[in-house]
Amino acid sequence: MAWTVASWNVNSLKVRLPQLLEWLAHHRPDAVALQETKLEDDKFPALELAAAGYQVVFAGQKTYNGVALLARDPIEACAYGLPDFADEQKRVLSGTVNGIRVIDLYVPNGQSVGSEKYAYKLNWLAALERWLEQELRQYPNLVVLGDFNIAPADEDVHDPWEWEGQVLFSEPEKAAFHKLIELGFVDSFRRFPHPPKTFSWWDYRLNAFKRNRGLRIDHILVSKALAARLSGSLIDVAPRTLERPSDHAPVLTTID
DNA sequence: ATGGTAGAAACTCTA
Repeated sequence: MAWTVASWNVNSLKVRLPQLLEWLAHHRPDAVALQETKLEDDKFPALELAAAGYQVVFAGQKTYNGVALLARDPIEACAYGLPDFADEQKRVLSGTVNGIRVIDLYVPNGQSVGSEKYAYKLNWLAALERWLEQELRQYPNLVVLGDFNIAPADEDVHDPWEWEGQVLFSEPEKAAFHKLIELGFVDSFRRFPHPPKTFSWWDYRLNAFKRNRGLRIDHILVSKALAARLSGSLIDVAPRTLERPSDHAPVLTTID
Protein backbone atom coordinates (compact mmCIF):
# COMPACT_ATOMS: atom_id res chain seq x y z
CA MET A 1 0.00 0.00 0.00
CA ALA A 2 1.49 3.33 -1.06
CA TRP A 3 2.32 5.80 1.70
CA THR A 4 2.42 9.52 0.94
CA VAL A 5 4.17 12.14 3.03
CA ALA A 6 4.00 15.88 2.39
CA SER A 7 5.55 19.10 3.62
CA TRP A 8 4.07 22.60 3.46
CA ASN A 9 5.26 25.89 4.87
CA VAL A 10 1.81 27.42 5.40
CA ASN A 11 3.00 30.87 6.62
CA SER A 12 0.29 31.18 9.29
CA LEU A 13 -1.92 28.16 9.92
CA LYS A 14 -4.67 30.53 11.11
CA VAL A 15 -4.88 32.15 7.67
CA ARG A 16 -4.23 28.98 5.69
CA LEU A 17 -6.44 26.49 7.58
CA PRO A 18 -9.26 26.53 4.99
CA GLN A 19 -6.76 25.94 2.18
CA LEU A 20 -5.07 23.18 4.19
CA LEU A 21 -8.36 21.37 4.90
CA GLU A 22 -9.33 21.54 1.24
CA TRP A 23 -5.89 20.28 0.21
CA LEU A 24 -5.96 17.39 2.72
CA ALA A 25 -9.38 16.30 1.47
CA HIS A 26 -8.10 16.29 -2.09
CA HIS A 27 -4.71 14.58 -1.61
CA ARG A 28 -5.35 12.55 1.55
CA PRO A 29 -1.64 12.26 2.42
CA ASP A 30 -0.77 9.77 5.18
CA ALA A 31 1.52 12.23 6.98
CA VAL A 32 2.08 15.98 6.68
CA ALA A 33 4.78 18.26 8.08
CA LEU A 34 3.82 21.92 8.48
CA GLN A 35 6.10 24.88 9.08
CA GLU A 36 5.54 28.50 10.09
CA THR A 37 2.28 27.76 11.84
CA LYS A 38 2.82 31.00 13.81
CA LEU A 39 0.40 29.78 16.50
CA GLU A 40 0.74 29.26 20.21
CA ASP A 41 -0.19 25.69 21.15
CA ASP A 42 -3.48 26.68 22.81
CA LYS A 43 -4.62 28.13 19.48
CA PHE A 44 -3.74 25.08 17.36
CA PRO A 45 -6.80 23.93 15.33
CA ALA A 46 -6.68 20.33 16.59
CA LEU A 47 -10.46 19.84 16.47
CA GLU A 48 -10.77 20.95 12.85
CA LEU A 49 -7.91 18.65 11.81
CA ALA A 50 -9.34 15.74 13.82
CA ALA A 51 -12.64 16.22 12.00
CA ALA A 52 -10.64 16.01 8.74
CA GLY A 53 -9.25 12.63 9.87
CA TYR A 54 -5.83 13.71 11.15
CA GLN A 55 -4.07 13.18 14.44
CA VAL A 56 -1.76 16.07 15.31
CA VAL A 57 1.30 17.01 17.30
CA PHE A 58 2.62 20.54 17.34
CA ALA A 59 5.22 22.88 18.78
CA GLY A 60 4.32 26.50 18.32
CA GLN A 61 5.02 30.00 19.54
CA LYS A 62 3.58 33.45 19.05
CA THR A 63 4.24 35.30 15.76
CA TYR A 64 7.16 33.26 14.39
CA ASN A 65 8.18 29.70 13.50
CA GLY A 66 6.08 26.76 14.70
CA VAL A 67 5.95 23.20 13.35
CA ALA A 68 3.31 20.47 13.31
CA LEU A 69 2.93 16.85 12.23
CA LEU A 70 -0.38 15.48 10.99
CA ALA A 71 -1.10 11.83 10.28
CA ARG A 72 -4.05 9.59 9.57
CA ASP A 73 -2.60 6.91 11.90
CA PRO A 74 -1.12 7.44 15.38
CA ILE A 75 2.03 9.55 15.79
CA GLU A 76 4.27 7.82 18.31
CA ALA A 77 7.42 8.65 20.28
CA CYS A 78 7.21 12.39 19.62
CA ALA A 79 10.30 14.47 20.29
CA TYR A 80 10.87 18.21 20.21
CA GLY A 81 13.81 20.29 19.02
CA LEU A 82 17.45 19.54 18.28
CA PRO A 83 19.31 17.80 21.11
CA ASP A 84 22.33 19.70 22.45
CA PHE A 85 21.13 22.91 20.81
CA ALA A 86 19.24 25.08 23.25
CA ASP A 87 16.73 27.11 21.22
CA GLU A 88 13.54 28.94 22.08
CA GLN A 89 12.55 28.87 18.41
CA LYS A 90 10.12 26.07 17.53
CA ARG A 91 11.67 24.55 14.43
CA VAL A 92 11.92 20.76 14.89
CA LEU A 93 9.34 18.08 15.60
CA SER A 94 9.76 14.30 15.29
CA GLY A 95 7.43 11.33 15.46
CA THR A 96 6.97 7.79 14.20
CA VAL A 97 4.09 7.11 11.80
CA ASN A 98 3.39 3.69 10.26
CA GLY A 99 6.84 2.52 11.35
CA ILE A 100 8.59 5.42 9.62
CA ARG A 101 10.47 8.02 11.64
CA VAL A 102 9.52 11.51 10.44
CA ILE A 103 11.47 14.67 11.29
CA ASP A 104 9.81 18.00 10.45
CA LEU A 105 12.27 20.90 10.02
CA TYR A 106 11.91 24.63 9.70
CA VAL A 107 15.53 25.56 9.01
CA PRO A 108 16.43 29.17 9.89
CA ASN A 109 16.15 31.58 6.96
CA GLY A 110 19.48 33.28 7.59
CA GLN A 111 18.28 36.73 6.51
CA SER A 112 21.49 37.78 4.71
CA VAL A 113 24.97 36.37 4.30
CA GLY A 114 27.21 37.56 7.12
CA SER A 115 24.37 38.53 9.47
CA GLU A 116 23.90 37.16 12.98
CA LYS A 117 20.92 35.16 11.74
CA TYR A 118 23.12 33.63 9.01
CA ALA A 119 25.65 32.49 11.63
CA TYR A 120 22.77 31.03 13.65
CA LYS A 121 21.58 29.17 10.53
CA LEU A 122 25.00 27.60 9.90
CA ASN A 123 25.42 26.63 13.58
CA TRP A 124 21.92 25.19 13.55
CA LEU A 125 22.69 23.14 10.43
CA ALA A 126 25.90 21.82 12.00
CA ALA A 127 23.93 20.67 15.07
CA LEU A 128 21.34 19.11 12.76
CA GLU A 129 24.02 17.14 10.91
CA ARG A 130 25.47 15.75 14.16
CA TRP A 131 22.01 14.70 15.31
CA LEU A 132 20.85 13.16 12.01
CA GLU A 133 23.96 10.98 11.90
CA GLN A 134 22.73 9.39 15.14
CA GLU A 135 19.09 9.30 14.05
CA LEU A 136 19.99 7.40 10.87
CA ARG A 137 21.66 4.72 12.98
CA GLN A 138 18.61 4.46 15.24
CA TYR A 139 15.96 4.68 12.50
CA PRO A 140 16.82 3.01 9.16
CA ASN A 141 13.42 4.13 7.85
CA LEU A 142 13.83 7.88 8.24
CA VAL A 143 12.22 10.85 6.45
CA VAL A 144 13.59 14.36 7.07
CA LEU A 145 11.41 17.00 5.45
CA GLY A 146 10.44 20.63 5.63
CA ASP A 147 11.51 24.12 4.69
CA PHE A 148 15.30 23.84 4.45
CA ASN A 149 15.72 27.43 3.25
CA ILE A 150 18.48 26.15 0.93
CA ALA A 151 18.35 25.71 -2.84
CA PRO A 152 20.88 22.90 -3.28
CA ALA A 153 21.83 23.27 -6.95
CA ASP A 154 21.64 25.59 -9.95
CA GLU A 155 18.57 23.68 -11.22
CA ASP A 156 16.76 24.75 -8.06
CA VAL A 157 17.06 28.49 -8.75
CA HIS A 158 15.31 30.52 -11.47
CA ASP A 159 18.48 32.53 -12.08
CA PRO A 160 21.59 31.02 -10.43
CA TRP A 161 23.75 33.93 -11.63
CA GLU A 162 21.49 36.47 -9.90
CA TRP A 163 21.38 34.36 -6.73
CA GLU A 164 25.07 33.49 -6.57
CA GLY A 165 26.38 34.13 -3.05
CA GLN A 166 22.96 35.21 -1.74
CA VAL A 167 21.30 33.75 1.33
CA LEU A 168 19.42 30.50 0.50
CA PHE A 169 22.01 29.79 -2.23
CA SER A 170 25.40 30.64 -0.70
CA GLU A 171 28.21 28.08 -0.84
CA PRO A 172 28.29 27.38 2.94
CA GLU A 173 24.55 26.68 2.93
CA LYS A 174 24.82 24.38 -0.09
CA ALA A 175 27.78 22.63 1.54
CA ALA A 176 25.73 22.08 4.71
CA PHE A 177 22.90 20.58 2.64
CA HIS A 178 25.27 18.25 0.79
CA LYS A 179 26.80 17.11 4.09
CA LEU A 180 23.31 16.07 5.18
CA ILE A 181 22.85 14.12 1.94
CA GLU A 182 26.22 12.43 2.43
CA LEU A 183 25.08 11.08 5.79
CA GLY A 184 22.94 8.70 3.74
CA PHE A 185 19.88 10.51 2.41
CA VAL A 186 18.33 10.85 -1.02
CA ASP A 187 16.59 14.04 -2.21
CA SER A 188 13.36 12.30 -3.19
CA PHE A 189 12.34 15.02 -5.66
CA ARG A 190 15.38 14.41 -7.88
CA ARG A 191 14.75 10.65 -8.04
CA PHE A 192 12.04 11.38 -10.62
CA PRO A 193 11.92 13.53 -13.76
CA HIS A 194 10.32 16.98 -13.49
CA PRO A 195 9.98 19.92 -15.83
CA PRO A 196 12.85 22.39 -15.63
CA LYS A 197 12.25 25.37 -13.35
CA THR A 198 10.04 23.50 -10.90
CA PHE A 199 10.19 25.42 -7.63
CA SER A 200 8.58 25.35 -4.17
CA TRP A 201 8.84 28.99 -3.05
CA TRP A 202 8.27 32.35 -4.71
CA ASP A 203 8.67 35.74 -3.02
CA TYR A 204 5.37 37.58 -2.58
CA ARG A 205 6.90 40.65 -4.15
CA LEU A 206 7.32 41.78 -7.74
CA ASN A 207 4.99 39.15 -9.22
CA ALA A 208 7.62 36.50 -8.58
CA PHE A 209 5.15 33.61 -8.88
CA LYS A 210 3.59 34.87 -12.10
CA ARG A 211 7.09 35.20 -13.56
CA ASN A 212 8.18 31.85 -12.00
CA ARG A 213 11.06 33.57 -10.25
CA GLY A 214 11.24 30.82 -7.62
CA LEU A 215 13.55 28.54 -5.69
CA ARG A 216 13.26 24.92 -4.62
CA ILE A 217 13.97 25.17 -0.89
CA ASP A 218 11.41 22.69 0.51
CA HIS A 219 12.70 19.15 0.51
CA ILE A 220 11.85 15.57 1.44
CA LEU A 221 15.00 13.59 2.23
CA VAL A 222 14.66 9.86 2.72
CA SER A 223 17.10 7.32 4.10
CA LYS A 224 18.66 4.76 1.72
CA ALA A 225 16.32 2.00 2.91
CA LEU A 226 13.29 4.14 2.03
CA ALA A 227 14.86 5.42 -1.19
CA ALA A 228 14.68 1.90 -2.56
CA ARG A 229 10.89 2.09 -2.09
CA LEU A 230 10.23 5.52 -3.63
CA SER A 231 7.48 5.56 -6.23
CA GLY A 232 6.93 9.26 -6.92
CA SER A 233 7.57 12.87 -6.00
CA LEU A 234 5.69 16.08 -6.71
CA ILE A 235 5.50 19.79 -6.00
CA ASP A 236 1.85 20.86 -6.07
CA VAL A 237 1.82 24.48 -7.28
CA ALA A 238 -1.99 24.68 -7.26
CA PRO A 239 -2.28 26.20 -3.75
CA ARG A 240 0.18 28.95 -4.77
CA THR A 241 -2.32 30.09 -7.43
CA LEU A 242 -5.14 30.66 -4.90
CA GLU A 243 -6.21 33.96 -3.40
CA ARG A 244 -4.17 34.75 -0.27
CA PRO A 245 -1.68 31.91 -0.75
CA SER A 246 1.30 30.84 1.30
CA ASP A 247 4.52 31.83 -0.43
CA HIS A 248 5.43 28.10 -0.43
CA ALA A 249 3.85 25.22 -2.36
CA PRO A 250 3.41 21.78 -0.77
CA VAL A 251 5.87 19.03 -1.70
CA LEU A 252 4.96 15.33 -1.66
CA THR A 253 6.69 11.97 -1.89
CA THR A 254 5.19 8.49 -2.17
CA ILE A 255 6.76 5.31 -0.85
CA ASP A 256 5.48 1.84 -1.81
C1' DA B 1 16.48 51.20 -8.24
C1' DT B 2 18.23 48.10 -2.38
C1' DG B 3 12.58 48.85 -4.04
C1' DG B 4 8.41 45.28 -3.53
C1' DT B 5 4.40 41.98 -0.26
C1' DA B 6 2.48 39.28 3.40
C1' DG B 7 1.74 37.97 8.28
C1' DA B 8 1.49 39.07 13.19
C1' DA B 9 1.25 42.51 16.08
C1' DA B 10 1.72 46.75 17.28
C1' DC B 11 3.59 51.23 14.61
C1' DT B 12 8.42 47.01 13.51
C1' DC B 13 10.28 42.55 12.68
C1' DT B 14 10.74 38.51 9.86
C1' DA B 15 10.73 36.21 5.69
